Amino acid sequence: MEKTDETLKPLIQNIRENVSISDTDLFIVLEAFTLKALAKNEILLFKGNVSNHMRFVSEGSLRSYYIEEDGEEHIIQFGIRGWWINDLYSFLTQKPATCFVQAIKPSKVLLIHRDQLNQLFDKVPPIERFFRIKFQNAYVALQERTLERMSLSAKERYEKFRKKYRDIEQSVPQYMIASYLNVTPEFLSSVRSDK
Amino acid sequence: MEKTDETLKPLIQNIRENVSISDTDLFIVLEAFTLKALAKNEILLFKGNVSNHMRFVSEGSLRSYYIEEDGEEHIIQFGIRGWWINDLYSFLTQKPATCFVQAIKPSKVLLIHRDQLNQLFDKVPPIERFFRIKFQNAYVALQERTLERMSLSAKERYEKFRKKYRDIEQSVPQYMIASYLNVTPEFLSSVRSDK
DNA sequence: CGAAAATTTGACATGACTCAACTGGAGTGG
DNA sequence: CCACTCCAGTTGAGTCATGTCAAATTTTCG
Repeated sequence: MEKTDETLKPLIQNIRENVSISDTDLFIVLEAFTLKALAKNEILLFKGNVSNHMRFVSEGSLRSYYIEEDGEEHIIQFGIRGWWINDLYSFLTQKPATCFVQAIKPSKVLLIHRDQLNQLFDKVPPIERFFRIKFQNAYVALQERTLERMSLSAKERYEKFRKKYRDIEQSVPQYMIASYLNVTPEFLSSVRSDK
Repeated sequence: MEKTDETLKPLIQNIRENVSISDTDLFIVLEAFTLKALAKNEILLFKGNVSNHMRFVSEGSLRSYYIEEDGEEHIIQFGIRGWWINDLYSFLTQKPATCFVQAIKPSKVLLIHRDQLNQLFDKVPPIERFFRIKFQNAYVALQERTLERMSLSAKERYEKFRKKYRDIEQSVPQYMIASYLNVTPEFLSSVRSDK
């Protein structure tokens, strides 16, 4: 599928929010991305494969999740318009992914291959900076979530989630939010009812 | 306090385990570190201050911990001989630390300032590589811990901890392990007894 | 409209917490 | 070197948050 101004817009915004970059450099950057359309439930990265791309959600919604031996799924991260989603561990270390990345709805994703990205780092310095910031943010978000899980009750976690991710709440089914918050769908439901 | 061969040894080993580096380069690197001796309970980084150093434990044991509004402490990480310990978030972003770093016993720590480190990155390329690996490992360890907390019971977490960190288990009091595992000291005690 | 999936509801079970009392070592000072 | 204190660790009773399972209800969507 061909990239359009519409699909590139959220990425441009995402970059310009974080670093300043000339129009010519930006153009070079955008050229390196390819657009991929995903059907609902399509899997973009399988556990066991190496993640070779950075992935930006231009439209739709995705999730990354981990499956235990007993078959239970735990959602690690959601990605909606304007978010990056990946198994960052696998991308950074080039080791097999520990989790899946999957479309929850029909979606459009912009991809860039590791090799292309490394070339960009040389050609366009602001981009190296941009991704360094992104990796830092991923680390910080993970730490924040770990601390929240340690200190907050299910109800508090849910309320925090609602405030923080209003737009995600509207884009994914409730049982997935339960999985993200690490509670059962039944319990989340009861938490919601006795406000 | 002056650096000695003895105090530098664990650091040298830690570096050489991860990257190959010439003796001359290694010498330059070691020169950039300073040694600090810590009394029991001495605090190395306060919440609210920016973390300006990377810290390597050459001897003793330390912890980093987070304090909630209600005063409860949560241990984020232990550091014993051969480990790095920091509020990495603060070091990377140069924003105020969200947690404390404190000596649990009398300890010796090797420090390097961010500015020195940046200079090293230019002078000694393997060192840039070394720290990139360290940052990646920190991310991976954090993710692993997050997943464990999602999927394992207190008992399973404890047993995993024992296997993985035999040497830490011997260096820190049990109630701190409870805090790290996110259970009460009483509960950890009962978990231990009914093997 | 009808079937499948998502959500809600309720009864019951359990892992983990709280609080209070007790035990046992490791200093410390007389 | 004893007596005292203090802190870590243990034990037990009672409670609460959250899970499990099964059934009823609502929503989604072909």
